[in-house]
This record gives sequence, C-alpha cells and structure tokens, in this order.
Amino acid sequence: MKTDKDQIVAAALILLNERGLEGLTTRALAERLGIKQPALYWHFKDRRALLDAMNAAIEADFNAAAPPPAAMAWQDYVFQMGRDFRSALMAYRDGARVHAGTRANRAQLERHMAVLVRNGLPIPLSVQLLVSVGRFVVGWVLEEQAEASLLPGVLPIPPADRGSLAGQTIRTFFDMGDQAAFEAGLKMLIAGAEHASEAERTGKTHHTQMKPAADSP
Amino acid sequence: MKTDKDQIVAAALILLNERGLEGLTTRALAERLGIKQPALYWHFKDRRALLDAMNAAIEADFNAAAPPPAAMAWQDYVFQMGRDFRSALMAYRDGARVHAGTRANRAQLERHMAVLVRNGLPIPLSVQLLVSVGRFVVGWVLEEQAEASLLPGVLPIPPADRGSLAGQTIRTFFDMGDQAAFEAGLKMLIAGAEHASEAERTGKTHHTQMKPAADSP
DNA sequence: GGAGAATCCTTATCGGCGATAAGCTTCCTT
DNA sequence: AAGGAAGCTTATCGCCGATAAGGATTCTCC
Repeated sequence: MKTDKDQIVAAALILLNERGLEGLTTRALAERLGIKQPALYWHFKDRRALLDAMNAAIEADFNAAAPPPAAMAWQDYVFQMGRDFRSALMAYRDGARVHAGTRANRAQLERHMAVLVRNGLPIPLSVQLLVSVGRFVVGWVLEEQAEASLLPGVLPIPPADRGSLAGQTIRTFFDMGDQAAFEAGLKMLIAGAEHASEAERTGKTHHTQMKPAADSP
Repeated sequence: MKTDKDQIVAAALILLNERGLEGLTTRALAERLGIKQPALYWHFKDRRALLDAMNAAIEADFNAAAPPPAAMAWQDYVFQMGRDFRSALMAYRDGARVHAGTRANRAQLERHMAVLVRNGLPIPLSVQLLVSVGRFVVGWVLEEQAEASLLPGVLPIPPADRGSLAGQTIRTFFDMGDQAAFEAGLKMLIAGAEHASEAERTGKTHHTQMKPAADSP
C-alpha cells in the first residue's frame, strides 16, 4: 500500500498525542508508518511543511464543526467560533504550539468577516475583534496546554493561606475550571466589542479614560 | 574574569536578538562568552533553565517599567499593565516564544490582584481579567513576532480587489498598525470586564444571550 | 510491448544539536 | 601546606533534520 500525505498527517497527529511535539520526530513517524525516515522527504519538503499540513488538518476539524446559522447575532457567532477554535486546538497535545507560527489563513478570516459585517458590525471593529479573538484563543490554549504537560499535575492548592488573597485567587481560578474561565474571557472580549459598537453608533464615549499609547511601537 | 549567570543571560539575550531562538545554541553562546560549550552546564542545569532565566530577565524589565499610581482606576491599571507586558515581550526577538512554556509567576499575579481588588473589582472578575489579559498578550505577540520574522516583509497588499470586503479587511488592519490594533483589543477586554462588573452590581443582564458551553471540556 | 520517464522508497552519510563523563587548573579556607 | 570546592577543558554520546545517490515499481506513449 502506498503512503500518501493524508496517511502521514493522520499518523503524525496520533503520534503527536502520544508523545508531544518534541517526540514527533521524523524517525518515530517513519517507523510508525513502516517506512524509512528519508522517505518522508519525498512527501514533505521539510518538517515545517509537515507541521503546516498537520495544522491544516486541525483547522479543518474546526471548520467542519459548526455551520453557522445564517442570521445568528454576531455576538453568538463569535462566541461559538472562539469556543470551537479552542476545542480544535485542545483536541491534540501541543495543538497550540503546532498552530503558532503557521501563516494566517486569509480566506478563513474573510469568511468570518462577511458574517459579522452582514450582521451589522462595522468593518474596523470586525477586524479588530476577529484578530483579537484568534490571538486570545491561541495564547489561552498555549498556556493551558503548557500547564497540563507539567506531568505530576499536582499543582498543590497552597494549604496554609486559606483566607489570604493569594489563596482565594488560586482557589477561584481552580474551582472555575479552564473551560469556564476561557469562556468568561471570551465573553469579555465580545462584550467589549459590543460596547465599542454602541458607543460608535450613539456617538457617546464611556466614563473611563484610557489614554492612547504615547511611546513608539 | 569569571563568568556568572547574569553575564550569560545578558549575552544570551543579545544573541537572541541577533539570531532568533533557533540560532541561540549553547555553542554559539559559549563562543560569544569566550568559553567552551560544556562550561555553560556548570551554570545552568540545561537549556530550559537558561531560557527560564532569560524569561525572568525579560519580566524584570516589565516589572521595573511602571510603578503603578496607588489609586489608579483599575481599568487604566490593567491597560497599562497589558501595554507594558507587550512591550517587554516585543523587546526581544521571539520574546513571546521564550516566555511561553515557563511557569506562571504566582507572586506577580497576586500583586496585580491586590491592586484590582483594592480598587473595587470583585475577586473572581479580577482573576478572570488578569489571566485573560496575560494570555491575550502572549497570543498577540506570538503571532505578531511570527509575522515579523517572515523575512521579506512584503506581505503584498492585494492589488486587485481594492473595494472587496477582503481588500478592505486587510487594508483596515494594515493601516491601523500593530500597536493600535493591540490596544483596541486590550480595551475590548477591559470594557467587557467593566460591563460584567456593572451587571453584577446592578443585577441586570445584558440583551445578548450567549449560551454556556453544552459539551464537555 | 517495450523504452523511458515518473513515482516511491532504501541505504549511507552529514553536520549540528543538547548533554554527560572525566579530568585539569585556580583559588579559598583552615 | 593540605584539601576541597569552583570553574573550566577535552572528548565523546546519541539523536535530530536533512541530502545524495541509486534501487524498484508503475505509468505512459509510440
């Protein structure tokens, strides 16, 4: 049986889950496929190309997940999108690290843009929100998976300082759970965009004053 | 002259800027320091430990940056914190990648928590906001630096579709600039937290309905 | 149906990497 | 002066991604 790209990518994703990104070597992958290591270079220019293909497969899961109801409120649409994107990255060990460093998918961005604009959100706000949500999700999952990979998993709930602010902080976050905390943050982003959208329509400005940047980029 | 940890870290940070994270090898670093490669292992257990120390140095820049005015509104405090954190990561090539995968600094989190709580934000909201901002910044800078390292830098502003949504999307983001786009996203997060804080105080719920997650983590 | 090109894979090997082992100095302590 | 710790060197490992060169096998076209 011949080996094609899809087979290799599928095997690579399994191997990724078993051994993590560091364990995903060309030799280990070739062995699992029953071929010798240099054969992989016939199908993929280099390891980077393989990772790009793996990322594309992960994103394909994400895209296949939720056909958005046509006339959904943009708030719900973005919320669902963010949640599904996180799920797609979480589905594989080190998924966020695989994704990070691959080129932005412009077609995808434009598809989401179309929905938001059609549902009434101004173009600049739509771009800001979509890019922000995308990067928020990547950053979130990156750290979530990094924590999870610190094996013992103990992360001892500090026994002494039960009542201190420190103790309450850790406990609060711990009790909430990763998914709920993520969704809370995602909702903040969306509510903030909604706020900006309303402010723009009514011409009103809010009571907080956050001065723009004074220094250079 | 003896070599100490601080000297090594300083040299490593310079090398990082010159050659990026992949170019930061133990051999290159040793050569720059005028010692042989295995000598580094006297000072650092392994490469990971060196990267941790480098990250600590980057975070020290961040902490030294802005002594927060004691009675600053929490909105402004968080905004400044996010901006300074991004600046610290941007100060070194691949700064976000160096930071990612290092253990969360609990003491730092608690310090920021104290300011928000003292200025009236409830504990759970404070935790959610701080964690969200931290991960948002990491995700943002990660992708910003990844884009920047795609050398030619051309990223051709698509010439044909000037009026299409696609064209407008790219142009909008491009014209805004990375820093402004980042700050817009950061403001969204903060405004969303403010909204949640008000809703909690007045007991009112907003007009959008985003259903909580139905599926498992 | 046979020549030759295209496909898919193997064997052999490279240079570079992080890391360890073992043994020199140099210097500080008592 | 003895002895040990600090700070380094030389030598070497095993593993990694990647390339070179050449076998098979299959496809294509006259």
